[in-house]
Amino acid sequence: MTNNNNNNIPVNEMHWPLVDKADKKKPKIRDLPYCQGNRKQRLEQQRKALPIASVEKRLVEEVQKNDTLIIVGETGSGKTTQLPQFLLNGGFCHDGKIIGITQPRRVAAVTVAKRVAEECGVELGQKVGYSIRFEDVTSSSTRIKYMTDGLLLREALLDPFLSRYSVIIVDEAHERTIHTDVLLGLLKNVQNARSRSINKCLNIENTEANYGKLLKRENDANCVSILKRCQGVKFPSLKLIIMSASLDARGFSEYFGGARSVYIQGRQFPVDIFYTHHAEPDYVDAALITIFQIHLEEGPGDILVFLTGQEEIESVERLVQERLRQLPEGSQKLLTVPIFSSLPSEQQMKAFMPAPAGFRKVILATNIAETSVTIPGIKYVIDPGVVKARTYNAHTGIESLDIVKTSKAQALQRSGRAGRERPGKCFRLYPESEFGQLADSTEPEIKRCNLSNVILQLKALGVDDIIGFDFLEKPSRMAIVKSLEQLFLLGAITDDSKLSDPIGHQMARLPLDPVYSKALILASQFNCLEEMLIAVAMLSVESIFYTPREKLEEARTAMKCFSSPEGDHITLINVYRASDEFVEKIKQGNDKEKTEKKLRKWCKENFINSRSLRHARDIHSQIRRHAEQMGLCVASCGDDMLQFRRCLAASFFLNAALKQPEGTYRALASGQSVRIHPSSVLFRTKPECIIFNELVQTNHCYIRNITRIDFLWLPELAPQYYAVQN
DNA sequence: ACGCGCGAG
Repeated sequence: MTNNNNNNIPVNEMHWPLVDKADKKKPKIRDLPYCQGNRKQRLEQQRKALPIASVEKRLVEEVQKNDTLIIVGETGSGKTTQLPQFLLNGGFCHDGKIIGITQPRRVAAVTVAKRVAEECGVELGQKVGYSIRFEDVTSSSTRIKYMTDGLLLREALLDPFLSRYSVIIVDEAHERTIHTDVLLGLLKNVQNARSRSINKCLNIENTEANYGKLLKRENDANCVSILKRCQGVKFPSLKLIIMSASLDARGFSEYFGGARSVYIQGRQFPVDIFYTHHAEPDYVDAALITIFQIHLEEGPGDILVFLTGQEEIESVERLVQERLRQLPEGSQKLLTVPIFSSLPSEQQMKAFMPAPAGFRKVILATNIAETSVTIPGIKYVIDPGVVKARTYNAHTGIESLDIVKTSKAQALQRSGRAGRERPGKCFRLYPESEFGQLADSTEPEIKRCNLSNVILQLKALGVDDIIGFDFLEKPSRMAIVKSLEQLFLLGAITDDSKLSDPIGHQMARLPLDPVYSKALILASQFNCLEEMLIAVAMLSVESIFYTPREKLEEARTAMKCFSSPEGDHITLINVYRASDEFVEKIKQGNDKEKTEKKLRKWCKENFINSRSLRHARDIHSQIRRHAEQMGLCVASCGDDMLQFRRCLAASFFLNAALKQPEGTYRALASGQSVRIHPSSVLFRTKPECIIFNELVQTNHCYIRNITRIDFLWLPELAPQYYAVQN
């Protein structure tokens, strides 16, 4: 292995650095403030020691001078917790305005808000609060509000000028999630509109009256383009701050018309990077060798290995244990801990527990450990340089998960996981020359997925020309056209590409994939909305059934109790109803917490993923509320499941498939040959005609979540699509 | 006879 410390991707010139990079000293653990006294004093000491603390005044001045500011802040700079407090103290919340900070993940919004509330010495939900789906911990006195980026997008549907906010900070913008990208485009529009409104309208006294008018329009579902109608209304300008951890701020700066960018140093310990001499033909084997090399030759400290998926993690776990048995007894103190998102939470927790005395912990993780969770105690990172990534083919409409090479930025993020608490080492299982050939950053999500949902939301915000919309990076024309076509076939947009009334507006209001929103609207006409609300909630979460490898047969038997000969949709409804009956039965005599605990036990006995079921139950109550507010008729079809299946056919007609003589299926819309996924209850029965909800490409093209229908229902219930073809 | 990286509303 060769050692090379030069692990930085090229640094672009900033307009000026707030703290000169050359002055940057890497602090050691003993440099951290010695903490004494009560918790409040400790917090204050920690705050003052953050790199950002010394530039508070200059940062506030920058925000005053510039409407848009790009802040490049390295890990550990304290930007996420401190900047909002600086701005609050700097007077940015006068007349009740709010500072909003968006995060790509719910857990980050919650934990950061808790921390800041504590630092401010206030109760969470008062001056400092957070808002995420299903949980709004804010009040009329909230001035600093942390939230998910997706939630702010939803908020914009109700308040298109985001009039309650004086400042919006988009954090972790370098991650380029689809929500961040859409939000940036929207914020750019809102900022322009708000500063235009100032120039147009000098009559400041009118503000409150106009705001009242706007609020009245919130409930007006027929309002086609609030943004357009409200032009001329006076709003104070909107300050926009884009925070990114990637060193290249140029893209953001150019997008916002040459916005000023500043740099804040971080606090990260140095990480030595090692590369292999030659390309490794088998990265799993190379990872195994490296694990043992570290274990036998390096000092204490835990190891984090990045792998691509559950199956790979489980096989590496077995291989480590196998090789461990061949070592002399004194060297066997190595503990393997897997972590990936579908692992039940109590097992995920094991990755955070310290290893028993004398043991070294080796964590086998997917890229959940890259950003979503931070595991303490990591000193060594093993990075094979690959990741499982979603790709979307706009021509076929097929999504697949492929193992691809990481980007440079991703490799840097992974190695950084070794330097959180002290200097660390990162072993990249490829030669240094290969690093140079990696893409600088990962392709933004907006270029890798189906855009129907995003387009529906933009249309609801009054953006009619999607192809002409000013995206930070434009998705392909084909991807846009494909999604427009899908929205048209669902009746969400008219043939001149405007949001349809009322269907399109109703669909945009529901926090669901457009096909599922359409299914709810149709279900109210078919008198089976009760059933469809459950089906759609269950389809919106992944992996309801949990099948551990060692208890495969038991899990199969458990699933049979719920299965319906008609297909997976009714099976999912059966699971939901069984859980509901169980909750109703135990609710008396148990408090909420105890009920939850007993439900989790029930899930375990029935091989159901309790986190997924909990999520589905939350979604169900939310969309039920929406449906009622929209005036949809929430009725049940009772035992008449024929009615429900007809409604499925009417909703998911674009995903119909017919059996072929060989036993495979032909998807009617694309003509593609597909197979029923073995996890479907219809895997053996193979009915003549089916509808499905998911098409996944692995070794074959598999369809999942399937229900049997009658072929003749298609021209009857979806004549707009099938009458012409047949 | 399969196996799904991570997120969000």
